[in-house]
Amino acid sequence: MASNEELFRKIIAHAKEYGFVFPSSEIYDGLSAVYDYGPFGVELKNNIKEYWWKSMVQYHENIVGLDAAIFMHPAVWKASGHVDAFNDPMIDNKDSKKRYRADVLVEDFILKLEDKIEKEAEKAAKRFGDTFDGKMFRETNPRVLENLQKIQEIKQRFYPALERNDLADVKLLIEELGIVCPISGSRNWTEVRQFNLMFSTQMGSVNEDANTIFLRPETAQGIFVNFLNVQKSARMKIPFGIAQIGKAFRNEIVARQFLFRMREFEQMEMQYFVRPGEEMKWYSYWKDERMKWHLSLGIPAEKYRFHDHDKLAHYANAAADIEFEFPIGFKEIEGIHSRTNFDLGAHQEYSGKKMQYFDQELDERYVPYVVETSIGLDRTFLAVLSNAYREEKLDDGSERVVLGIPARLAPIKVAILPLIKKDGLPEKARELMDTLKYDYRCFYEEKDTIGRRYRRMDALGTPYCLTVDHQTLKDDTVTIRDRDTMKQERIRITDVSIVLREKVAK
RNA sequence: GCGGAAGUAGCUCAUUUGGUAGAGCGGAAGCCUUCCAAGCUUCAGGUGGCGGGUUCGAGCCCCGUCUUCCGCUCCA
Repeated sequence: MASNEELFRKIIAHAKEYGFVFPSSEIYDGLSAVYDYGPFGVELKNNIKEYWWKSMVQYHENIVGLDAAIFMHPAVWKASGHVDAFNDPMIDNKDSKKRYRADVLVEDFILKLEDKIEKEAEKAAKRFGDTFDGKMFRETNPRVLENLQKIQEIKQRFYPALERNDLADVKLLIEELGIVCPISGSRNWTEVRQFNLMFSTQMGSVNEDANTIFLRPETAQGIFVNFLNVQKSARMKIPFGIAQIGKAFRNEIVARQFLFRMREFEQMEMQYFVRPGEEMKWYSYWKDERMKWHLSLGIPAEKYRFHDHDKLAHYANAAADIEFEFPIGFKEIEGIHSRTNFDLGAHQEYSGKKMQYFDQELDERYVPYVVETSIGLDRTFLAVLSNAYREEKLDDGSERVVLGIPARLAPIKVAILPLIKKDGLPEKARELMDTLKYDYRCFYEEKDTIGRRYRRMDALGTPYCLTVDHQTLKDDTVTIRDRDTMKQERIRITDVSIVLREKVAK
């Protein structure tokens, strides 16, 4: 385990050193759980996006794209359940796995105490009959006084604690009061957490007109609210899918896991709309499809596994994660969820618009069911990067650091290197560069010895290096060097483009 | 969130008990050039995380603060 953490640290350092990923706002000490993609990182990220988009949209006639705005009407998040589920101080009981609002637990406890006082008074009233003075009793009875004082103490502590968001004190109070879970009867509580999962901001330049709106915590809702627009304008027939790549934002409580858990992240999602009753068929279809996609990246199968959910979110009737073995262990990289008709149904209810589809074959109108595939772009980036990173000891005793990034995803596809910086080799190399740069992301480099330049390209994950030497001037051939095997072969300049196309597509 | 450790050049680190900062690697320019790091020359780059205190004098001592890392906690 220790060596894996070491590895993770090395990958993070390498990512920074070689221009893949920088901590956000680093010169101001950074911004926690936010990262920037550097010159080579953005290339890799774009390549992953492009590959996903092609796999989903271009290769499926019945899947179309969408790019919905990050800002959406606040009602969207009401309908989706995000507002209610994530805005209160919550606490979980570890035994019953039940989640409670912490403020409700305490207030219920206060009610119980008040109840006790009531009962005490009732009993006394019976005992004393007509001579009973309720007011006097409450002012003098020791047990009543004790409870009253307790209520007073709780209130004086509880409300200020809520006011200043002192969740630790709220938990302490719950523990000190000995509040138990009504289901498990245990006092085994988690920390109290404020579930303001969503970031908010103001829309409207004048303050008084300002409306609080949220930065979307998932891209899916942009698809759901456009369901009718897309279905009608693109004349889609069920089953069909809508795909989208975009940023989403979550106020994570604990981040600290590099790209794995960021406050601002990017999702690649596809919502597949199906007939009610057929959702399980499509759910298992997409589970298979998505796993195949991951394996097509050339990453070994043993790095992946499925994790089926037993506990389901409020909107799902089946859910599985595809997990990847990061250096920090197996973690979710993609989720495949059968979301039922929950979302479209909720939007239909809240908006009053019919979110329905008329199925001509069935001669029936219905709210479609949805199967979602949702993959974390940043997590995929991290998976590719951590799978690619390796340190090698070579036969001659030297070492090298290589990023074995699949060629089709590599930031730089090919480096063009004159063997030495004179005898007209740079000029010849430039010529070659000019013929290739429209089709491939190229990198030209003439400084330092050829060996050092190869190593630099290895560290960037550049799969191929073309070297222009003296023989090139004579017969128009160059050597092409393979990053992984370090082997070279000599090919004709006129064949370079074809050879590259074949290799890069692999 | 709690506890521990650390913050000196792009990176890795050094600076013996406080006396106004160095190395290797990397980078840039040039030389040489035999296709797989470590040949030669030159150069750039640090208000020692930030703020305050003690002292004639602080990177080194004290306090505060921020950030990072590790552990625990937590994790749609």
